[in-house]
Amino acid sequence: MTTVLIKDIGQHNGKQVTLKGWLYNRRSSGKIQFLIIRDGTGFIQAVLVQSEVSSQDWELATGLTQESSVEITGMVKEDTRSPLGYELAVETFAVIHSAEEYPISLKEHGVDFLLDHRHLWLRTPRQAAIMHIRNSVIKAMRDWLDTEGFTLIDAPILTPAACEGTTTLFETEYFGDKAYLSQSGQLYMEAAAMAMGRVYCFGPTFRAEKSKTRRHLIEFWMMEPEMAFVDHKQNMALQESMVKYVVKAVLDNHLRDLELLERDTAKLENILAKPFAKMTYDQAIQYLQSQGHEIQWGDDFGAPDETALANLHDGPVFVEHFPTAIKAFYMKPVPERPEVVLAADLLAPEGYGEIIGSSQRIDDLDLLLQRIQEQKLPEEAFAWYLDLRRYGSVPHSGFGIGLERFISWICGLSHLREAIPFPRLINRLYP
RNA sequence: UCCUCAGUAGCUCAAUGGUAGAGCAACCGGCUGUUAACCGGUAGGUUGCAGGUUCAAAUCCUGCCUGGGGAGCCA
Repeated sequence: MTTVLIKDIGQHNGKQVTLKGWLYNRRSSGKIQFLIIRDGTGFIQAVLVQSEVSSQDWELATGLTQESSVEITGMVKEDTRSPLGYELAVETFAVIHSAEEYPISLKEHGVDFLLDHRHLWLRTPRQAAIMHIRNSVIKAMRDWLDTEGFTLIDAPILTPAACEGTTTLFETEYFGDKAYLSQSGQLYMEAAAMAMGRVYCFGPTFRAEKSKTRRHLIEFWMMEPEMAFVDHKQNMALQESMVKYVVKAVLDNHLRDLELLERDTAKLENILAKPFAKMTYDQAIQYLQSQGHEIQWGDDFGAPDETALANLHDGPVFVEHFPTAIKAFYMKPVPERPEVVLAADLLAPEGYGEIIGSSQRIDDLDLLLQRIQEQKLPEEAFAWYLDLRRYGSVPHSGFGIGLERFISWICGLSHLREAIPFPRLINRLYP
């Protein structure tokens, strides 16, 4: 007798196996009972026929509560009536723990209730599908980076000062000093790129903004590659390659999960076939003005602007050459046009917003110093960063990809909170 | 911080000034192929909180609290 996983059940057709899992649902029809069992790898229907099990087991099953943990032994049978293709004909079973009345029924629930019960919500098929895809997205990104010669360099989470001096940071006490939770590992990656050539970090980032939209989390995961001797154009090409690699990996391995999420996979297939669209900030402003948007050259895009630009295309679109004034201090100006920078945002289609922010970095010491002074950033805090321009400075570029926005787009989610196991939102630090 | 919508049974929702109800979950019973099974029954309420108007308030008014959606900011 072997304990097997539901995802591998097809390999055991016609054989006796043991499953360990939880009761997702129970239906009965007098002398036959159907137990839907989940084990974290899948869901299977176990069939109990009264005349074929002991009366003791039959009674146990009759009183089984939702989410009780069980160990079931039976015969694997192919069955076309099952969505999985297989069922388990139960022979014996044991209750490991009889669950108390379970709060999450199989009917609809509101967002507030589900978020309060996130620790239990994760057990549902939809959330399990998203978490499996999240795992594959991370794995695919790292696989791609490995084959492209990147080295993982972990950036610190406690930092002495603002990385970019823009967003609101979480402040904490650090042995009498102040420290801040990281909003980006980029500056550290620039140091690492000068050491290892191609590097990336992957970890949580924190923004204390009082954002209250479906596109924002207080704590989210960001992957930030940084490459020495790579310019703005090569940077964009690498981003496109990575995004396509990851989307293809999910399509190859998660069709059933995407189907469960009711994702239109044709829209994902479609982006693999052709190059991503590109437009300049100038063109974007011109287009938005022609559509009646209240926006001037020099303004940053609002959410409705981004959506309008994304809707111009059926795939992701790069918007490049943003005004220097609205972008971070370290971005390199376009040589013949210093009022714009060698930066690009990648906007996901279908209104999912910016999933990548990228730029070529300033490699000239004097210009970088000037920018730090212009933006009134604390020069001392950036002394080590300026050092990178003193000892063998080279052209270099990098990008940051927001994991949850990427996942939300791939899965077709309506809110980022479903893309992370335990979302931190404004007013929500539990569970 | 601003705009907007909402808060009624464990959950999802009805009840628009006149006796607080349904479905699901729970509990009891029925059914040998159910797919959020179905059928019958039982139990379950300080209508977010405080005040006001009224013969009468879940319902109208004021304030507060909590949450949803959006804006700004960003990935």
